[in-house]
Order: sequence, then C-alpha cells, then structure tokens
Amino acid sequence: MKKRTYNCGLDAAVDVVGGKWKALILWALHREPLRFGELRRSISGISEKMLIQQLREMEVYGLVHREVHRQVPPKVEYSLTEFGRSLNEALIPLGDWGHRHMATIEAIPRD
Amino acid sequence: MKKRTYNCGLDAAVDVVGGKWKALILWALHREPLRFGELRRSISGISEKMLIQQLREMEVYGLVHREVHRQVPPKVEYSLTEFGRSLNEALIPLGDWGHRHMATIEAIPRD
DNA sequence: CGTCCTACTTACCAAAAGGTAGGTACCTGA
DNA sequence: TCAGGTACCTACCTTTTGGTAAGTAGGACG
Repeated sequence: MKKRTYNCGLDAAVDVVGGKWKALILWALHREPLRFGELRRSISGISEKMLIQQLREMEVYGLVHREVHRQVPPKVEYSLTEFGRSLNEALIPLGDWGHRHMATIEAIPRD
Repeated sequence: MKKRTYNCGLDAAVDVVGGKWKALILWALHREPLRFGELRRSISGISEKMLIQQLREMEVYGLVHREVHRQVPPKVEYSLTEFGRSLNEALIPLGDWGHRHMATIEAIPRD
C-alpha cells in the first residue's frame, strides 16, 4: 500500500489484494476459521514469515480477524471479517477465470 | 510468471494479472484500441518503460494484440484479444468492490 | 532434565519489480 | 539544417518482495 488516491476501483482493489499470497489466504479462510499451522499447511509453498506478514497486514486492512485462545500450546484462529468476505466474493469470477483457462496459462512460455 | 502448476484458479489468475499495472492496462483497453502514447496518457503514473514491458508480456500471454501501422510518425495500436476481454470481465466485480469500498481503503493506515 | 508443541520473531540475503535518465530511428515541416 | 513527433531501447539504480535459518516463550510429557 503506497498510494492514497486511486483513479478507479480496480486500482484500489489491486492495491489491497496485491502480492503473491493475500488472495490465496483469503481463499483458504473461505470455508472456516483456521489456526496458524493449519493455514500454513493449506497454502503450499508459503513460508512462516510470509504467512504472518500477510496476516498482519490483512488484519490492519480489516480483512481478517485474529483470535487468541490462551492455552498451552498456543492456539490462534484467523477468520474473515465481513469486509474480507465481500472481497472474497469479488474474487470468485477471477478464480473461475483462472480455473477455466488453467491449461492456457500453464502453456505460456516463461522468461 | 514463475510457476508451472497451480493449486487453484485464483492462484493462476493472480499470476497472470499480477503486478502493479496489468489490470489497469487491461481496463484502459476495455473501450477501444489505443496507441502507445494514448495508453501512457490514460494511465496516470506509469513510465514508458513499465508500459512497454507490461504490454510485451501481455502480448506473450495472449491478452493484447499489437498492430503496427507503417507510417511516419509511427502508429502502433494495442487492442484486447478474446482472452483479454474474458479476463477483463472477470475483473469487473473486483473493480466494483474497490469502487464501493474506496473510502475504507484510502483510510487504511500505511506503514 | 531434556525434548516437543505451537506461534511466532529476528537477522540476513537474493531476486524481482519498478523508476530515472538518457539515446535511437524515421520522416516532417520551418 | 534542425527541432519535433512517435514508439521504442538501454543502462543503472532503488525499493519492494520473498526466502532461509535460526531463536524465543511457556508449559506438557517422559
């Protein structure tokens, strides 16, 4: 997040959901609240550092809610806020598109 | 574009439309084909280098079509392909979301 | 006492993305 | 002859993003 004003809604949305992981995290929390370790395991390839970093940002953005259950071992659950859920819904068509064109996308030459 | 396989469609879509500019360029070409200079002027803040770089990638991805009219001064028109149009449509809900929540997004504290 | 569990935190590094400033080629018109 | 317009290209640098590896706290369990 660098800017303060946007020319169009897409501009603003990309700023919020930008980066490699936020959309995936949002998606992972779609069904049910998950704890840190569950999230890490459900998003293949993400490092602990990235997961926390993104979760913290998304908490500030008001997309996810963080709930600490004081126990040993620690248990922290992450869930979507209403705001997060609304963004998730806006991402569904994009996810569908990616799903429909997966083969085409994978066939794109890299570098 | 770094990966070859994806876990979900959203993953793939984010890989294609990722970065700061591609979604904006797609959006700018929504109405009509534009030439290089028109594009540059219609996307505020973009540098020539970024615009070309992104256009080239999007051409490889099959999202935009580049047509050179041999004249002096040169005229090059960029337009959306069917593939590009389909992606653009998938981005509409996201753009709407950003538009609806613009005030909230702008109010998010930075850094 | 030592090891395991969870959910982090920190330091350090590499790669990717983005920005700036200049230059090129071609023809036009003054 | 020389500035002007279009659509680039190139080198260099900074910022952002992502990754690795290690360490921490506070019990539980053997």
